Amino acid sequence: MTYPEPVEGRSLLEGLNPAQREAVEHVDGPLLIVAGPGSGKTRVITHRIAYLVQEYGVTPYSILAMTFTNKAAREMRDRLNRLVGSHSDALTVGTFHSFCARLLRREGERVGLPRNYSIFDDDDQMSAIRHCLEEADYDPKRYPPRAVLATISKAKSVLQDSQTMAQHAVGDYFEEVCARVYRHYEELLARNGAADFDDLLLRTAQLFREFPEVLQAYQHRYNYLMVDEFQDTNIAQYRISQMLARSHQNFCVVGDPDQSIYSWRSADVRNILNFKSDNPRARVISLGQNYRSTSNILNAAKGLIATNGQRLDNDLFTENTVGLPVQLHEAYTDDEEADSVIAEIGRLSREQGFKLGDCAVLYRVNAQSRALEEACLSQGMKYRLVGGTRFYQRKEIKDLAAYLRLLYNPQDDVNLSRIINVPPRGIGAKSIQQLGEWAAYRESSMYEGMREIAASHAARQSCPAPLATRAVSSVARFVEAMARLMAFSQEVEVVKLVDLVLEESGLRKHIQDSDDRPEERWENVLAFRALAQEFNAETPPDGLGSLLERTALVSQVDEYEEAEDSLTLITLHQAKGLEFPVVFIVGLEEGLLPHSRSMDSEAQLEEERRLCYVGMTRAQQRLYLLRAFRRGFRNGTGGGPAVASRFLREIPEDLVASADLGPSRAVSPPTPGRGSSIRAAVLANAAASAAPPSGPSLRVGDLVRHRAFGEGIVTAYNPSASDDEVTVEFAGGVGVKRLLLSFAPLEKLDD
DNA sequence: TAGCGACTGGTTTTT
DNA sequence: CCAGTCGCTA
Repeated sequence: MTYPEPVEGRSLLEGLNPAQREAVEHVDGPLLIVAGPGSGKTRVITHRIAYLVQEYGVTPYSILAMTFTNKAAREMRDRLNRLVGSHSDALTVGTFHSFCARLLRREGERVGLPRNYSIFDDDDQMSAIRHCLEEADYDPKRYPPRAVLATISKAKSVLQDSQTMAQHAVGDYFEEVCARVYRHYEELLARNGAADFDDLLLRTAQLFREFPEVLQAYQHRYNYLMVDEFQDTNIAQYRISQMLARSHQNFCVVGDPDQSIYSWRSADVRNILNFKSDNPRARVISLGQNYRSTSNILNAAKGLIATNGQRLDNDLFTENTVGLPVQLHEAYTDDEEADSVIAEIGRLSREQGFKLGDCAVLYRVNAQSRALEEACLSQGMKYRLVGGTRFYQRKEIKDLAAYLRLLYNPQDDVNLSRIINVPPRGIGAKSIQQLGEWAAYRESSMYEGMREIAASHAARQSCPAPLATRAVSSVARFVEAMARLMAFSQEVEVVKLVDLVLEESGLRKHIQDSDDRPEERWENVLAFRALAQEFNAETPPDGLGSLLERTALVSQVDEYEEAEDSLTLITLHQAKGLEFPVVFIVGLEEGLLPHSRSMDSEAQLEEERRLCYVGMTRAQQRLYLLRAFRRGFRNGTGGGPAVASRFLREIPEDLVASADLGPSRAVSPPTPGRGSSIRAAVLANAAASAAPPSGPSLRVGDLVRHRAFGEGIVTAYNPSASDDEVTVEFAGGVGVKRLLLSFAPLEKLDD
């Protein structure tokens, strides 16, 4: 086999700094790349892969690259397409979950997973857990399904099965209960021929452990292994990658402990911290130069993260311009905070040449998006909300998908239960319960049981199951329709199947006749149908399988496309890996950032700090930090005065400037106590530490130019002990601003 | 069984 | 404030 002539590998090294180049040129043996924010990480990974292929003749077929999100995978593949050309098709690039899902599709039967296994998403897991709680006779009030599921999931992510979990749980009653529920859950998954998210990893690890020949085959195939965002891997992922790399040791991991923000999802930073000791031959390369942010922004972020105790020191630096100070705005309420942000973005786009697409507002919790959305609406600004209710989580989509999943895997009782009465066909909760119990008793799936009921109904025999006569004929009709569809699912292309399902199930009519925004929901269905189109080419049952895998493993950020020019609203977590010229972080208050649920341990607090750090380092040119004195929690109730986030105090003061963005500066703060003192402190310190400008002494009536606000006229001048304050009326709709003379980039104009 | 209204409880981040 | 659950009635 020959590979394209990259002609000169030089070009792949061109424009790289020494550390980047070293990483690209490292070929054999374990390698840890510690990549700070904006240090050209993706470039290094892609160039390294291209370098392997072009300089060392490594076949792309033997390279496996794992990423954290599908979006990252797609981006990597796009870049590789450009670097390596058409041969990049042979590369394996994907998330851990999708890699494992596909692997299990081929090999899973050895660990008891049928070829057509279902992937259970959150909803499925929750219903399954509820069912298991009932089976095990535990009160869901005492043992909230969410918490139970979370505990089980945690155990799974450290590769524990229910038995191991039970051993570890001794003495902790709640965990003991969870371990018992876990056992039921395992059985349920097996009965349903299903795997949940954690299983994709757990089962793959199990498969590798129990079937060395399978592991060997994959080791043999994948000679070069790369893992991105290594700080976010959990134990299962770590184990899988270590096993894969064991024979050849060509194991390159990339990450940054300071950006580890997923420990709540069982990510374990120790994976990256211990990489060196786990792989003694490992080379460690730090990418220290930041190409993204102004030095003010970078230094502010560095100052914040330096507060963390548990940390490898990294020497992040930049040669970029100094830029403006980080802008701090303190609003009175969350609504005003949102208004200020949106107004400022409008101003930036009108006067500073930024596009809306250059701007992003980052927040800790999704609930904060609401005020921002309202502000956008009232000020007529185009925005894009990342997250919220996911596309695949909408009822109409989930229902349609549930039908398809049942067709693909008739053993799947969970999805059967979901749609058996959607649209209503007279098989209510009671009947479902009875069917479930009867099926369990006969040790068959519900669908199998229903087929028998339908058969005896057709033969005019009495119903073998204890079921209301009224339900029996409904069941028969349902089975009849599903049987037809199942036959089709083996024959027709996916889109055709989707259409048939929509008709035969009555779902189309159900949605279109519904009185809850039928046209919008139908639009969603059509969008799903368009997605299905992508899998039309695959031979019948496979296309369906791929479509379902895609719907199960896709995330919200994946749907995010920088398409039309609009402002991005996004959570801090989701913003990881993105960058924007202008970034606003809102809600810098105790209890929100850091979040109240993460304040009882130092470790959690440090993670919150890293989260803030991640947010700040998304910014290229401008960074705004905002807080409100009062945040309405439940519109009226609660909403006491909010204390400024400790993180604000941890950012070096000389890098921060107070920005007066508010549309309403006439009002005085409702609670002058603690809140405003921080602001006063920031102002005072900023003034004290900034070198007093020899600059212009101004008088009322002088014309001035401000770097950001443009031209204006001085309308008031208040000398004071620490600093002089000027009031300037700016042109172009900017309005009146009060500025500190030592601080504001003001330039006096001669008339 | 379905559909409605009342009530409760609870809220981080997501592959 | 919301969703999701519960209990009642037709």
